[in-house]
Amino acid sequence: MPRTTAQNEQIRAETRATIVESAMRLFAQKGYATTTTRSIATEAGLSVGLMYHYFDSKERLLYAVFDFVMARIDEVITAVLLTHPPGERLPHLLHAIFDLLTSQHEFWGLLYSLRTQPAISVVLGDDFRQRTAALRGCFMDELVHAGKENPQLEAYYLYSVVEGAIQQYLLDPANYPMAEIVEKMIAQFGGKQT
Amino acid sequence: MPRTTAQNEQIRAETRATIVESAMRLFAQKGYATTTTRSIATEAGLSVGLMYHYFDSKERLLYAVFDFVMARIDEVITAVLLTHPPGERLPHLLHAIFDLLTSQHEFWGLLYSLRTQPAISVVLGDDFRQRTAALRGCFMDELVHAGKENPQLEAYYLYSVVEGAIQQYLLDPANYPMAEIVEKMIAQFGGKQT
Amino acid sequence: MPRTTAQNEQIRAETRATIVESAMRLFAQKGYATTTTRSIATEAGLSVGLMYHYFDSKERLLYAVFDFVMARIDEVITAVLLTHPPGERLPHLLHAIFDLLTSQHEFWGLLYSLRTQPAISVVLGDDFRQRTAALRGCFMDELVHAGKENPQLEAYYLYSVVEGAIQQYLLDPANYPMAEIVEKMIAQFGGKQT
Amino acid sequence: MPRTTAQNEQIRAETRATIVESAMRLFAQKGYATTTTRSIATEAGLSVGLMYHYFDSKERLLYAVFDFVMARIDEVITAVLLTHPPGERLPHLLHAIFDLLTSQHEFWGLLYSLRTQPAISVVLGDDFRQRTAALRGCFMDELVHAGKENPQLEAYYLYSVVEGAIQQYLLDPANYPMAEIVEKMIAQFGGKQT
DNA sequence: CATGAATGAGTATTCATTCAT
DNA sequence: AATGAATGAATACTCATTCAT
Repeated sequence: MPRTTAQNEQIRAETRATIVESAMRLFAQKGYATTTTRSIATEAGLSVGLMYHYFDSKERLLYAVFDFVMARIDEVITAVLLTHPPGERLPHLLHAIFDLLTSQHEFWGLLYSLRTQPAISVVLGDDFRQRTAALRGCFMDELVHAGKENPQLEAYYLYSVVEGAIQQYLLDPANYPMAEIVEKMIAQFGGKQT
Repeated sequence: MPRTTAQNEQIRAETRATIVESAMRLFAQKGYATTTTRSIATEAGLSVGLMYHYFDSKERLLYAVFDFVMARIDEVITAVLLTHPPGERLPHLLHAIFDLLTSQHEFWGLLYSLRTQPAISVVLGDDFRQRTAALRGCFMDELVHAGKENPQLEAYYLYSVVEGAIQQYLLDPANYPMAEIVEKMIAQFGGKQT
Repeated sequence: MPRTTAQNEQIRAETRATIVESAMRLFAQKGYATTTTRSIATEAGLSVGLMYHYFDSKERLLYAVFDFVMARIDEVITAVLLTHPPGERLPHLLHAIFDLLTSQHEFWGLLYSLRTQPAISVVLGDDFRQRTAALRGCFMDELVHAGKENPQLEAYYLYSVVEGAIQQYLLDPANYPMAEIVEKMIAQFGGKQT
Repeated sequence: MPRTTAQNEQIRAETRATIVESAMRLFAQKGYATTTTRSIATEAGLSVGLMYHYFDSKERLLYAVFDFVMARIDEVITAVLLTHPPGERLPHLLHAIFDLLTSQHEFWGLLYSLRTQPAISVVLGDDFRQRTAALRGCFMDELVHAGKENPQLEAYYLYSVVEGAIQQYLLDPANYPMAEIVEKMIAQFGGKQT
């Protein structure tokens, strides 16, 4: 008996996910340029040919990986937005971000390695900028609620601390005092006043 | 008659410099992996063979580029340390760093692209960590002078802001409010008090 | 539908054989060092990439060629051992060897060019010595049967004549009196006495 | 004071000799194809440029090495011819050849590696054949004196034993019973009768 | 005579991608 | 949907040789 259309759809979706996850892992471990399509197929447990049925180039696969990672981050942030009212979100946002960071290194390392590769940032740069702006927007809303004087500038500043902390942590996870740094961020930006 | 040793030395030094600068420019523009050795030679205006006469592999050339960039940064920082007494250095250090950033984008972009490439960071990572620690040490000395309570943590924090600001600026130079951010850093960390 | 495993096996076996034979021909004609991988692929009528799909380096291919040639020689010798009882084998062994020589020059020329290349003999030398010893062993068994006084020394001597004759023949096939030399060998070593 | 013409001549001759000897050593150790001209110059203690003043190509240098080696062998053989009357030369010739072999491995190894390299034998083959014929001629004269029935065939045979012995010795110097083999040759061919 | 900087064609090898089955 | 054989352009690197000084 042939598979139903629905079954086929599901198989397709699962296979796509397997491929994307394998690619993500490898891109994060060895970088985009030095990861071969063959190794991705092997890691995903299927043939090169089949992989090309799902993604018709290495570049397309890169976009899929990027979307996958971004979706995960969005998810975490959205969860905070849904469960906490404006004005109380900042500490939760920060904790959510840094929990994701400490529990899933590769995730962020990948993001930064993509962003800083000129060849890649040419094509992904706009997307990065938009997503950065969106998250910074979340921060700003909170800073407005907190009654900061210049919330936009503060948001830029806060966002910089966050990014810098992520980078420093990735460079030296063993020594970076992440917990204290997060507390300090909250103390500086999460209070009700200037 | 052969050239004198001194003449050869000079030729060698000049050619080496030409190659390193060309490589730096290209690595910064297109990334290490996607830059071909041929393109470096062409950019430097010499033959592939000659390039290999000076650097016996693309990897060695990368290290030379890294050293070159680092030397430039050290230079700027050292200049500040020499011309300003402890306790007054922070504002000048920050200005020096961000002046270098705005005047020479590629410089820093290159450093970050190297640092975030897994294949490269494996071999350059220790060096990065040491240099990071050294600069953070400079910050801490100033924070001690400023009478901060927990200068080490503050130094980590400040260093994170700096790194984050650099990253954000590189992502979107046109919109990032660099000048104000720097002023804010100085206001937060450069004062004589907490 | 994909090919069956059996089909693939056959394709693989045939392609491998084609490559090995082309390589053998070229190595014999122009030497290992001066034969390019590209020329092997062209001679075999396939792409460079495919050749590397089957042999991951020129060196590996060399070993395969070596094994191929050796297998052919073993075959010829084994055939004699199977069809003739001890004590009567010497004349047949010698004829078999020199028939193979006159019918397939390149075969032996290749072996000698490999054996005398320092870079190659480093890695293939042991194999050569073992195979030499084995064949000399066959000779000795016959000399024992023939009642020779010092069969081991005689075997060394005979083996030397054989090798020297091969060499001389290869150097000047048109003039070397191979047939008479073989008869003389048989007269000297194949008789029932002395 | 400038050097006299004679002094210059001598310096030239010495430098040429140094280069040839270095080349010989390296060709013998690593093979012609895998020896670089640069390594020869370095081994000889002079610059690449200067080496090219003496030999205008790697191939010319090869010929010079070949001549050098051949001259050495000629020398040894001539010495025997001069000091021993026809009819008594065979034992001395054989001893001379095998003494040279055991005392100077590389010498002969080089010769065989050259002879068996197709690319090289194309150009050196005639010379090899002539020299082989000359030495075989010496053998034949002796065999005529010894009253052998078919001295030409015997000479071919003897020459084959000699060559085979050299090869076998080079393949496994530690185990080949050279001394006994030589004695056996002399016993077989050096006697006054058939 | 002497140096070593400079050249560039040539080499082994890799890898994204296609395609017959 | 599935396989892996097949392609060939591209890449890092080498090396005989030349040439300005």
